[in-house]
Amino acid sequence: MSKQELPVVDVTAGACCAPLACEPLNAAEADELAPLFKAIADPVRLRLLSLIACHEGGEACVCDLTGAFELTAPTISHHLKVLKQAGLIDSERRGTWVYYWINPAVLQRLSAILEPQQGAGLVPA
Amino acid sequence: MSKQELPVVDVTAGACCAPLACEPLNAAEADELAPLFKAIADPVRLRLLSLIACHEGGEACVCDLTGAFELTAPTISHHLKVLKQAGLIDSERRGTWVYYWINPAVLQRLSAILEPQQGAGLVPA
DNA sequence: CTTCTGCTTAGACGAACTTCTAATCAGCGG
DNA sequence: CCGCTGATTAGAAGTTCGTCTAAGCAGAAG
Repeated sequence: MSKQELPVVDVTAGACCAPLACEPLNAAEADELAPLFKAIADPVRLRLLSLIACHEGGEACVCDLTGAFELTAPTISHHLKVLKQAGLIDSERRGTWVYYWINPAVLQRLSAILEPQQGAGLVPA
Repeated sequence: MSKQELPVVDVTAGACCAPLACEPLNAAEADELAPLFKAIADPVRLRLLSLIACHEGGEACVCDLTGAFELTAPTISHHLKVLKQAGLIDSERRGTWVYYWINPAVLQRLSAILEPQQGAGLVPA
């Protein structure tokens, strides 16, 4: 990836602390979180995420994924790029094939934000 | 709301069961879930959700919300409509003002889907 | 080196989204 | 009834998004 055009999201930023006990989200936090949710807010990307997560070994080759959709390879590649730039997945080339795997920490963070549980999420309790 | 134009999401559908132990999401499930995530995948709507959830009494008047943004009232109204049609919030008019409150069940469902925990989410464990 | 396969990048196009202004509806008070 | 305030609807403008085709890069094999 020689040319970096899409914004790079710092996945680790703010990932440590349980977000917003119940001070409402400020604009900066919302601006940081929204792109993460946007990345999973697509049927194809949701399924890709699921396919990768559920694949044996916890990782999947692109060739394992394209067959599940009636979409062209470039389109799948595009969606994988979106997920990767959001920090939700990571990838590595091994010889001929490129493998993708989930970054559970980011998913966990998003999950915790939506959890209606004391001190841990968007909703009081 | 005399004219119903935007699609109505059946919030209760599939809300009972822990989603997809680890059979990957099928297309129909993904098509149903993606609009919910899309509804929260916006900085303004994330903050609206948070503001409503954290407001005393668990509900907020529109007039409590508009002040937090540098956006016009119709824009806020639009975002509230999106959240409402996704089933994330509900509302009621009481005299002059309209009050909004969170539907925690839907948020909980989304949270559970992202949870990397056995048998409950997108990610194995 | 050449060719083949796997995957990504580049660019284009139509659909969807966010925001605005202007207009409308709903309730309250003179 | 009339005007005022709170909130929504309608329609338009600009931007972003999802998908495609065509082209390019990376590794393996002849």
